Amino acid sequence: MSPQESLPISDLIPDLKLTLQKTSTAIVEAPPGAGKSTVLPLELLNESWLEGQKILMLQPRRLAAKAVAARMADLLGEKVGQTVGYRVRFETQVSSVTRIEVVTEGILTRILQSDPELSGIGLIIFDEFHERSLQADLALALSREVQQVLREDLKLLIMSATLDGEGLSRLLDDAPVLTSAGRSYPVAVRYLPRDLDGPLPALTAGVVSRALDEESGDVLAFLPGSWEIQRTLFILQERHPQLSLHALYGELPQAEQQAALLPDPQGRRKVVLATTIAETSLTIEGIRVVIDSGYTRIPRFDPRTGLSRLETVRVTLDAAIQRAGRAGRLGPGVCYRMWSEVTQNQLQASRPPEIMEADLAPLVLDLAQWGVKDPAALSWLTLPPTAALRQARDVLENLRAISGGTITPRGKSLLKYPTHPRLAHLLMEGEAAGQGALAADVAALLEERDPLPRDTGSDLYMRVEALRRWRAKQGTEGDVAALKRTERLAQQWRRLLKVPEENTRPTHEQLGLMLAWAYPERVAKLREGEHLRYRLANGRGVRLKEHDPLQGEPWLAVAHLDSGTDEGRIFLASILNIFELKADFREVETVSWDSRSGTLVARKDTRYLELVVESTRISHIPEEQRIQVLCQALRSEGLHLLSWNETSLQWQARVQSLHLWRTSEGWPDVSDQALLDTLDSWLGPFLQNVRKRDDFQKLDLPSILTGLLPWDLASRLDDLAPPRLEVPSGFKVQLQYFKDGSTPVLAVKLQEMFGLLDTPKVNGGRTPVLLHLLSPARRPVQVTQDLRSFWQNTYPEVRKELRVRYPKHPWPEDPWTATATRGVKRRDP
DNA sequence: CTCTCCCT
Repeated sequence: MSPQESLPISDLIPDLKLTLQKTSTAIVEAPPGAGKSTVLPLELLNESWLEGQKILMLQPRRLAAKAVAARMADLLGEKVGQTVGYRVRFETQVSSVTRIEVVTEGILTRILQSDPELSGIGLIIFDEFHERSLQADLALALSREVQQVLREDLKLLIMSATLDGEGLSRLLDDAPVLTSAGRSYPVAVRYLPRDLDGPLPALTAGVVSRALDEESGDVLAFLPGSWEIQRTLFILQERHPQLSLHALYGELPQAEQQAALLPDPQGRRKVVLATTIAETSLTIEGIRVVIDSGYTRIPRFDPRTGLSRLETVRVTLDAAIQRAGRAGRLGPGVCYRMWSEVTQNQLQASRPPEIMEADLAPLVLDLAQWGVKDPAALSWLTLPPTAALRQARDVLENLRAISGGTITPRGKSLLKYPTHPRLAHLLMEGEAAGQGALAADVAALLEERDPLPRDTGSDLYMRVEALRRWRAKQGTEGDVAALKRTERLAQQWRRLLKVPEENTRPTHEQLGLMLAWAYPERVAKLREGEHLRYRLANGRGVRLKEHDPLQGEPWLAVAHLDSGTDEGRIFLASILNIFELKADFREVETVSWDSRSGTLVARKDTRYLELVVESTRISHIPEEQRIQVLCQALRSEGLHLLSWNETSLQWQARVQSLHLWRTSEGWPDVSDQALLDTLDSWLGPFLQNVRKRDDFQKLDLPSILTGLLPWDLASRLDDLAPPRLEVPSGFKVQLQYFKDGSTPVLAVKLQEMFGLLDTPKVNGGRTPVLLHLLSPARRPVQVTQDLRSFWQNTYPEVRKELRVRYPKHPWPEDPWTATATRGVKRRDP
């Protein structure tokens, strides 16, 4: 029996009918090709529990939604729009007798928002749920709440192709799982003995050649992106000129995509190099051999910047299975996996659900409309991550769509435009400004693929011009398929806004303003002295590619950019007249320290978010602010701006030592850090006349520091931590204190200490100083804290050596009774 | 080497 004649899903139908009669939520697990999408809805249509209500079936793709509806209608011998209809954005085929509506995922959210009771709907089927799209996750969360709160009779059926029905069931309060077999043919998998290393195109081309040699039939190879596809194509063209070779990826013009899907008209052997587009979205006729390079490109949304960037990563296990399955649609097939069995065992099971990695601004706006401030109030399969939620709220607050987490009237209006809130904002503002036709063109261009080749530069103006010239039949620049798609979308926006098409030339400034409506935080200002580098209104750095036509423009409104590690790159932008955004300007007076000139600068800035539009110098500076800024300058440049000398440094070390030694007496902490932390209070009052760096040096630091000590402590300072000590020679010798409280050092010539028995002490007699005993030439002879022991044990040895080297100096055998001296031997009288 | 793939 051929697979086309049997539908494995049929075996499961009686069971499913019974299950849905008893429970409100069920899971059907069936691999692709089981026939579930068309057979199940029709089978369930006349169940008594449905009470004549409608079935909604969700599909992740528009194309699939229409195709599934068409197949079902066909099975009933009807046209689409009778019993079976569909709804996708801007396109509806339903009538008053329609019982099954196939809808794309975003549509369900809209239906729920407009009628939370889902009147007249008895069952919602989530098809391809294993894809875990953001929209499907949201729709399920909302539907479950409806089921729990408003509609206990509402049934949910989740259909999934993957193996983890059990996990899904746990998350859905142990909903029953029904499993069906697929109808695909076996695919033999061949692994490499070990992982290869090197550029992917050359490796893939090698495996393609090998497969052509070993196997018969057409070949489909999966590569991460268009660059690798083009490189591989180039290599294979040289090597196999007789083959029918095709690339297949989303950006390719329609005709080339079609050629890749159909069998070669001349009957040649076909090799198709494709991206993930061939995993689920497009099916290629007659493939028997699949080659999986093992890599795929995915977007990573960075919540810090609100931007996403593409990364090339290893395929996940479920994608690898899906890819291999593409070889078994017509008969037994073969799949070459370009990795080893060791790597196979380390593959991740599946990609994280989209909700983990996506821009959540649309979701947050939908939740706000639903009346939910905190997403945790709903039950999710995967809770949306907090960093992305925060970023989404920022964006929506910027668009004034929410305020304090609650939806505003403006936010409610945005939801009337079926698109991302940013583009909705553009359309709404454009409409209000009487520029609806242009807003429609710009919104369409922003959403569709770029019609111009990538070396055109980043100016949006050229895209608008290309679209309008093509529409007015005045010329064709760029990809016609992309222009067609864009125009179709623009037309739908015009219909919604009720405006006629316009083909005149817009001004650059109009375009800039429109982009700023959609991306207010991506207004960019050229950096001083640069022609490619800009700063965004949110503070990030971005740059144009070399030779971009927009280079040197003082202001840009940026639409698309990537989040590079350091500087993002601008892909699409427009010239902007920043004064068009006057309503959002703020005036800010700033006093700052210019560390280059070492002066105080006061300015009045006109700002747009973080960017300075205009800046004028002002002369008057409020005293309090000036002192604050001076203190900040000291913090950033350091205490050395002040006129520290030996005396003040030693004062600091002495007081700090006492602070550390005598903790109970209230000696203040005068470490550098503590001084910096308390600048405003101890130094502030002395800064009246400071305007520039040199003025700091003129301050009388020693007397300012003295003010830090309360009177009673000040009077004890010289006693407890004397700056100098008198030694037996009669001289006063400087003591060296340390900020970390280590033992103060008395560096003194050995001979000046004759006659002294014990080590001198400071700190009220508690701390013997550390003696650095010096030779007559001031070379260190000994370091000790115990003078008595030195005289007894070490001095005799030292003496022997020193009397030879310094014979003119006295080296008495008995240092205790000798007279201390600084000079040479006194001549005997 | 910007450009995987979708969706209201």
